[in-house]
Amino acid sequence: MYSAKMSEIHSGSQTMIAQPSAAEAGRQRQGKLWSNLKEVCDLLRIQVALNSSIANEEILFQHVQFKAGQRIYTIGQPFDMLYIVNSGFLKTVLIDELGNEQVLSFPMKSDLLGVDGIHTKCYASEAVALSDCDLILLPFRKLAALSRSHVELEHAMYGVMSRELAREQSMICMLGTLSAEGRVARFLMSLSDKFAQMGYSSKIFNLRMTRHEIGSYLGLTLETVSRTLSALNDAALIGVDQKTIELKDTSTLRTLRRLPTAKARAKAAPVSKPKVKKSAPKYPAAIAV
Amino acid sequence: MYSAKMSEIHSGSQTMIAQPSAAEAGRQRQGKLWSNLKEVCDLLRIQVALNSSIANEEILFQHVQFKAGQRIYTIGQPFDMLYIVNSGFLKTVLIDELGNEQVLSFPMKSDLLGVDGIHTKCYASEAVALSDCDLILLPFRKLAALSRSHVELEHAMYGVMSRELAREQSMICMLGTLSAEGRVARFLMSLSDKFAQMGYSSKIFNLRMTRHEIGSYLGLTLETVSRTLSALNDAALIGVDQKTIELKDTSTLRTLRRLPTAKARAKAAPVSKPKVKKSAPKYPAAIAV
DNA sequence: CGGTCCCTTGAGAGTATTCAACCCTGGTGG
DNA sequence: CCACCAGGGTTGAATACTCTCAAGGGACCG
Repeated sequence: MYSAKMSEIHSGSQTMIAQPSAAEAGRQRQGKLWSNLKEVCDLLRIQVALNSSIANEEILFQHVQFKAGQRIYTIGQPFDMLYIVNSGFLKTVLIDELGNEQVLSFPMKSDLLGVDGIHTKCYASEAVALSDCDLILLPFRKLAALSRSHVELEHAMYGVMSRELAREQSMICMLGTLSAEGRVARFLMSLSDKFAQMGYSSKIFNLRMTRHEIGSYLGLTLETVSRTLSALNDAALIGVDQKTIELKDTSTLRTLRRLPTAKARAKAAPVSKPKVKKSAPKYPAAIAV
Repeated sequence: MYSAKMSEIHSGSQTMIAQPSAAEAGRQRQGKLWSNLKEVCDLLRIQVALNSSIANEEILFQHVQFKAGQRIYTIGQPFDMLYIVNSGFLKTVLIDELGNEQVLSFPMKSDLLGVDGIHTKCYASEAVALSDCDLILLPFRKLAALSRSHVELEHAMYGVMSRELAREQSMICMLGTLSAEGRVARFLMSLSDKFAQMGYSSKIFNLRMTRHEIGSYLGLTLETVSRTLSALNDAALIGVDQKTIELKDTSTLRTLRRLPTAKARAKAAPVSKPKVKKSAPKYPAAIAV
């Protein structure tokens, strides 16, 4: 576990300044960076018109760095800050009554953290860095105030929260209806999409989280995740080597419901080499839709 | 199915008026009612200070009635409206690639509908009335505009969305970690809490949805739901008679993880009457925490 | 009063979990 | 430099759970 490393929790302090000249001088000073509102909007993929008042907004937002294993915030901690991921990989977890954790998401670049704290004024989940991270601090009250003078920002705030809501809905749908294979396949495809969006390879990438964390996220045990990855590997849909994943048949993965059982495979290919073939047949290699 | 009844979809038209005198006269006219902003806030359980500008806001929101089986909105339909449930029972569902529906929630009095449509400008789910309903129409753009002049309202909007987000998180946690018995028990308790909040009995109530819908909501089949209700009944934790549920041991239900198997029960009580006893023993009647 | 839903219950099959053994890798300290 | 250890990962066997398929009962409605 991260117990030894997880002691440091970020505490507020000064996070925003209104004097751009002083701030500009402070860029990069002692490892800190500052972003203006336009940069924040770009990161959140909010369309900002060229002549928008947002482009001229001078307020700056502070960056903060976290090392792998550090907690960004904790359940029950007073809420006052949202975070945008500028770089790095994290997880958010819910701790239920008896200590066991449920992973809720794996935020990465351009994701927003902390939204669940707004209504109770305390964070409802916990965020932990899986790798070294660079986050931008968004003091919520200031942001809400800004959104009053920048209508686009107001709409963007609602949009980002609504998007997160829709994401959780599809998560619920997945947990409610899909088998282990379907869940793992979709998980890999969602990672692939995210990496593509960030400009990385969508075909080969590294998992930043453990099998245990994936299992928690998908409602499976770590053994089942491991077995399922092996099965997808045997079906030639992916290549697996520890944390490295290569996607070989994304169209099948995207709609996979379940793999045929060993019995069904044996029946469909009665006498053939027991090893996987170069080009996997569409049927009965996988059952989609 | 509701296919015969589900043809009518509400279409926008006029929903808000700014002349209270005319509106007042229109109350109850042709079955329609109007609510002012204060009433809407009360319904959403938003604290409004007595001297707040909200109390004096004259804008009125229209009510609309739906009959059991009617759809309020559909997936993909252009979004422009949020709805608050004033009375009645509904379900929201997601239809996945191949037609099978996943129930996402069972909204009832004071719940907000349609939030998932904000970011794509189209509804991401579908809402269906399970009983006759009275809903209040909240045109989103007008509401957002209002929230610029009433800071409390702005905060409430964020709060309501954040609350919904937290609800979905705990839903994900439940689907990811709990057994069928745990899921059904929590489902019943959440209904109980909701009924208590609405001023109805929290001990005895009617299920407004079918076993199939409950199963879809909880990620179970209808047979499993039925069997689980029977098992909770046999364990004397609840009483079941078709749609009528009586909660008999809420403290156990609230933290239930799983019921002992028939085998374990037989071992713990080797020779005793096979029927349930009046006061169920705490152990081995249920395993909590 | 026949049909359609909805609900219950049983039997059997299929999936995921549990428990356990073992391997691999990276880091640490002798 | 190497031995050792802990955490992460893989795999097997047995078990437990949930689903599927099937049959039958009851309520509501035209």
